[in-house]
Amino acid sequence: MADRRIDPSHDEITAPAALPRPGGIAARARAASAPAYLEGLNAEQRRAVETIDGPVLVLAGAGTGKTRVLTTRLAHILTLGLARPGQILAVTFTNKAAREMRERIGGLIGESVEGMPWLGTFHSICVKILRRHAEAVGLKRDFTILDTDDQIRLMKQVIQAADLDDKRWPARQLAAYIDGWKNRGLTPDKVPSGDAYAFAGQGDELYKAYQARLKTLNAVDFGDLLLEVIRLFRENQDVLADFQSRFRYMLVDEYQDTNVAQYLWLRLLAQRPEGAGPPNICCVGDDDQSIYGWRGAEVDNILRFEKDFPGAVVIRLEQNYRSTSNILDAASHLIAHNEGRLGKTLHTQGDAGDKVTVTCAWDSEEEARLIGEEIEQLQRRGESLDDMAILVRASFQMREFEDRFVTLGLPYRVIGGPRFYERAEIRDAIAYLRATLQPADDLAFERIVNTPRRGIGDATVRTIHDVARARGIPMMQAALELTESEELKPRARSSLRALLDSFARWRGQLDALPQAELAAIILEESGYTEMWQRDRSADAPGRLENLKELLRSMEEFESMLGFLEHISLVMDSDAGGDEEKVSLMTLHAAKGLEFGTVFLPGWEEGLFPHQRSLDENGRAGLEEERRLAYVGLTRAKRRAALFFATNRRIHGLWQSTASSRFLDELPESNVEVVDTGSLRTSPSGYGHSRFDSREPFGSTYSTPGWQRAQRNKDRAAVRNPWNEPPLIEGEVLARSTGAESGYAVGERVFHQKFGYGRVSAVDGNKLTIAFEHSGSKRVLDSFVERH
DNA sequence: TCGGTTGAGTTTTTT
DNA sequence: ACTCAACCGA
Repeated sequence: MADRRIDPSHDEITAPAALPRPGGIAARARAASAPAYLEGLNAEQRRAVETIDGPVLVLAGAGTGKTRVLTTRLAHILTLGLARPGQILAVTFTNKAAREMRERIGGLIGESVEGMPWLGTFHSICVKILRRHAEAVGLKRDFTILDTDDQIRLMKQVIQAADLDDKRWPARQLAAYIDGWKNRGLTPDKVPSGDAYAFAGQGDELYKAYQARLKTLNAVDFGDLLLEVIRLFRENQDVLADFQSRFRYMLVDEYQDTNVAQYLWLRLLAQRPEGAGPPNICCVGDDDQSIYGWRGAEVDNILRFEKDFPGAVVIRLEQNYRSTSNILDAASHLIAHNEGRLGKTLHTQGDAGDKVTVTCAWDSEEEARLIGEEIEQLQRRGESLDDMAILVRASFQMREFEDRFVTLGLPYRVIGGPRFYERAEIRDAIAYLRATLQPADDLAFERIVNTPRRGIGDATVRTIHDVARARGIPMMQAALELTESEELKPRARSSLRALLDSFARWRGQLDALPQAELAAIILEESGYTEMWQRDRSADAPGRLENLKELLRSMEEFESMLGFLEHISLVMDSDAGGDEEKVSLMTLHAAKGLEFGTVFLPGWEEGLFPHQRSLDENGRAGLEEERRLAYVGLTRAKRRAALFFATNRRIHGLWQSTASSRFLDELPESNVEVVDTGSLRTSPSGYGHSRFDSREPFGSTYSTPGWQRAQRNKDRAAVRNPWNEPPLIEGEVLARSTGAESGYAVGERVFHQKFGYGRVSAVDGNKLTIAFEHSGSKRVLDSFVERH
């Protein structure tokens, strides 16, 4: 990869006014008076900030000050007056990142520049564009955005309408397919035939039907936000041209996480007419931290950047400011096992620090105990709990730690997990608001029509539904007409009548009352609040609390509509107390964070790397797991402690496990295998039993996992073939990918576990098979036979 | 309308 | 093994 060095005259081109030649007194004067925000940047960072013309790819390794560079770059463009805030497109992946960037830019250039309107997530920017041009893609301006839950309910209806058994063909699965297609930018007519065949042989038909339903509901799902804007751009050159010229500078964060649809979206915006010069697009990312392939991210986008944007300048940020060299070297050595990297060599000027530790535990319980003890020890030494984190591969691992911490009385916080707006009570409340504001919102209406119970059962709902479908009117209107006929039972009829009256009344108050006040009235009068007040279950008080929080956060918005808009895209719960706590989260959730001490439990084959990742994606899956390991290690500033257990309960069964191959891939000079004996003598008093009782049979060090770890200390040791870790299925897959299977699409096959089915797609030796009784699955060809 | 039973799924998760 | 959702019977 050839870095194109910066042209020395570059500064002059981009600076607002012509400046004297570099090297002279004036240049020195200019350097001295360089804006304060440039101070303290290293050479590469500064280059990344100042190279503002043309395509730039910034490869920002872990801990190299990426966010700082990004925000400084934006501040720089604004300060030089090269663009007004409204002419800069800055895309992030999460709302959190967008918020952070906004705050930091504000901090750099003062409050003088008002917020940038086009700084946000792909999705929020798309909403903004779509609201302006909704009609052009067949939507009304006030279209609703469905979340995953709505999507699945809608798909269920579509599946049922197609006369399919929604048991055998679960809506969730269809949702996954459609999501995948949308991630790849595929509209129903573009779905490849193999894929289309996948879901009961009518994947594309159902996709089409689903899209049609969305249009009649005046709704879009998350994927559509991107796709509809792409369609808008493609079909309306003038609209596209307008945005192309508007965005003089484009900036994309976490470029390694973009999917095909997002890529297409960017490509459209970055297109420049013949002879107009290259676009000023800057993509920032780290191919080594691409960990979202499973949800459609294409690392390829970043690997291909220079091809997509000829003449691109590639800048590598390799100076790490976060970790000690032991941690950094361990991580670098590990990630070097991946192929197809752009390649970076991180270095640090910091101390060597402690070595990365590897500890073997007998089982997951002991693992949690050891980590708990170590945390307490650090705490006694005066380290803050806020500066410690446990990063797990899968969320089920968290429970063991939570149990342990509760026992110890150790305060902890779980990061991630279900979001605020995903909770049932919040979604119900929002459904009430949506139904009030948008009478045509069938999904919202259906959700709360019988919540709380008001005697409008399934039968009634189905009647309403049928009438609405038959006449092509919204359900609420259908319901209204039904209450005026004799079709419904008196009881259902009267309570439906009452509900509709209420909605009409609330709607009448929309302009008269502040939204939060009206919302409170709606929740009160509908009996929703009362429902939870009467609920005697343990979580009812919490739910009421959440509802209050919802009302509180509503006050900050101009209107109810504005609030609904916000909540469908944003709304994350940042409920953090001020007490010091240990953080507990998945490795995925940890990206972008850093901690003094990081505990990484569960480094075992099958768990990490995860079996399913290997099974489904072979070598690519393994590499993504390895990147995940890399992300985990590089979160640590001073200490990284790895653990593996020789026994773990998986789906209820105790299994003995082999230590992760990733442990073998660490450089021995930076790793220390910990003698658990020293930890055992700590006066904890808890849960020694299992460990101690095993003592007479020999120490922990006789376990296979431990011995394996020991052998790693001496890499010269010859491994007996029978001592190799058990061959993992995915490994075979990884090795043999590329070998064509002898099967063809459409062939009928038999599988031991899933029965009969038809091959719907062939990918090397991986087959996608639509089974007659178990839906569609991906399996290895060796597991099926022709029939 | 509730509650017990049955069955399916059990990696990662944003928007 | 365990959880959670959907379903069926009282």
